[in-house]
Amino acid sequence: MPAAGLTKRPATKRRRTQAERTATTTARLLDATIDCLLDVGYARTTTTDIARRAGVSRGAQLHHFPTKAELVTAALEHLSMRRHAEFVRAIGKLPAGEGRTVAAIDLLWSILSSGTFYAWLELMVAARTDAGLRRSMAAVTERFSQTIERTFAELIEDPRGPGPLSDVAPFFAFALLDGLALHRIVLPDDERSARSIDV
Amino acid sequence: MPAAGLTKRPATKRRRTQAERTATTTARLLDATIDCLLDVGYARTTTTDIARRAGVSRGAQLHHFPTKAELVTAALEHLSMRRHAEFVRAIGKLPAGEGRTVAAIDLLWSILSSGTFYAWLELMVAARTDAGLRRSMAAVTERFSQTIERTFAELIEDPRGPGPLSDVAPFFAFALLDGLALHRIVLPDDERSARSIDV
DNA sequence: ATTTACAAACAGGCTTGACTGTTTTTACTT
DNA sequence: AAGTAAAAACAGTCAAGCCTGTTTGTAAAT
Repeated sequence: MPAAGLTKRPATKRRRTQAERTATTTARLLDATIDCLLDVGYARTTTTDIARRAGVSRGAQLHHFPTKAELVTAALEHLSMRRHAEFVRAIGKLPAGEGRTVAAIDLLWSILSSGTFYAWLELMVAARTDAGLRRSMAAVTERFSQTIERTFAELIEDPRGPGPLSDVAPFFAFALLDGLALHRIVLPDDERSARSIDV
Repeated sequence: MPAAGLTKRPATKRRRTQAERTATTTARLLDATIDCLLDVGYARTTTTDIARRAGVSRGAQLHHFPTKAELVTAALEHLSMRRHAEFVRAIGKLPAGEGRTVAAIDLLWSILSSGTFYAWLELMVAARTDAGLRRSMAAVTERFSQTIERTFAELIEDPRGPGPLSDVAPFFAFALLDGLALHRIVLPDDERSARSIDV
C-alpha cells in the first residue's frame, strides 16, 4: 500500500476522487432540473437546457442519467430531500409557547409557497399521465407526508387527546394549503384570511 | 335571388351552412383538445394529435386556430363552459331539505373529481410559466368562481346571517377540495372523512 | 364573384439519445 | 512501490423523429 497521503490527496494537485466528481456533477444536474421545472415548467423542460444550465456537457449528463425519465425521477428524490430539509430547518425556529399550532401552520404555508412546492406540482401533474413517474411520486410523497405528519403529531397533542379527527387533521391541512397554493397561481395574495381558520 | 327554400335547405342534399360547419369543426377540435389534455397531459399534447383525434384535417385546424396558443385559449373557454354546465345541471338535483350545504359540498366534490378538473389543472400549471395563458386563465377562473360563489351564497344563507366568515367560506371550500383532488393523483381514495368537515 | 372551409405537403427548428473519442481515477499485478 | 489494465467520468457531434406553422391548392357557401 502506498502512502495514504499520496493516493488520497496529493496536496498540491488536489485530485478529486470519483465519488466526489460524481456527487458534484449529479448534484448540479439535479439542481438544474429543478430550476428548469420552476422556470419554464415541465412541458418545456429539455435535457439540453438542463445540461446547459448545469454547466455540464451532454456526454456527462447522458453518462449519469441515460434517459430523461431517470433524470426526472432522480430530481424528484432530490426535491423531496430539499423540501424535507426546509421543513426540518424551519421546525427548529418554532416558538415553544402555546400558539405553536398556528405557527406550525404558518410555517407549512411559507414552505408550500416557496419554489419547491411548484416544482413538486409540476411533477405531480406530469405523474398523472405517466405511470412510471406516478409510482415514484407516490412513494416519495408518501414518505414525505408521513415524516411531516409524525412531526406534527408529536408537536401537537395538547387538546383533549387523540380524537377521531386528529389523524385526518394533518391531511386536511395539507390539502387545504396545497389548494390555496394552487389558486395563488392566478390570484394575487388576497383572502389569506382563510388561512387563519385551522384545525 | 333564387327560391329561399333552395338556398337555405335543398331538402334532398342537406348542405350545411357555413356557421354550422364552423361550429361542428371547432367543437370537435376543442373537445379533442380537452381529451388530449386528460389523456397525455399538457406536455405531450400536440396540435397534430389533436387534429387526428378530432378527425379534422390539419389545414382545417390551422384555419380555425392559427396558432397553438389560440387553440388552447379557446379550449379553456370551452372547458369553463363544460364545468359550469356540469355544475348547473347537478344543482337541479339538489334536495331542497336542510342538509343542502353538505349535499352541495358533495356535489362540488363529485364535479372536481371528474375529468374536467384535471384538464383545468393541466392548464393551470401550464399557465404558471406562460404569461399569456395565465391572463386568460385568471379571467376565466375568476368568472367561473364568481358564478359558483354566487350560486352558493343564495343557496346557503340559513345560518346566522352573513358573518365575517361567510365570504371566505366558498373560497376556503374550493381550495380544500382542489387540494384533495390534487392529492388523489397519487393516493387512492381514502381519508374521505376529511370531506365531511366543512363550513 | 368573393369569401370561407377544408386538404395536404413541406420546411425549419428543436429534442432525444446514440456514437466516437479523451481524460481521470481505481484495481490489479508483480 | 510502481506500473499497467480496466473502468468510470467527461466532451462533443450527429442522425432520426417530431412539432409547429407556412404555403399552395380545392371545394363549398354567400
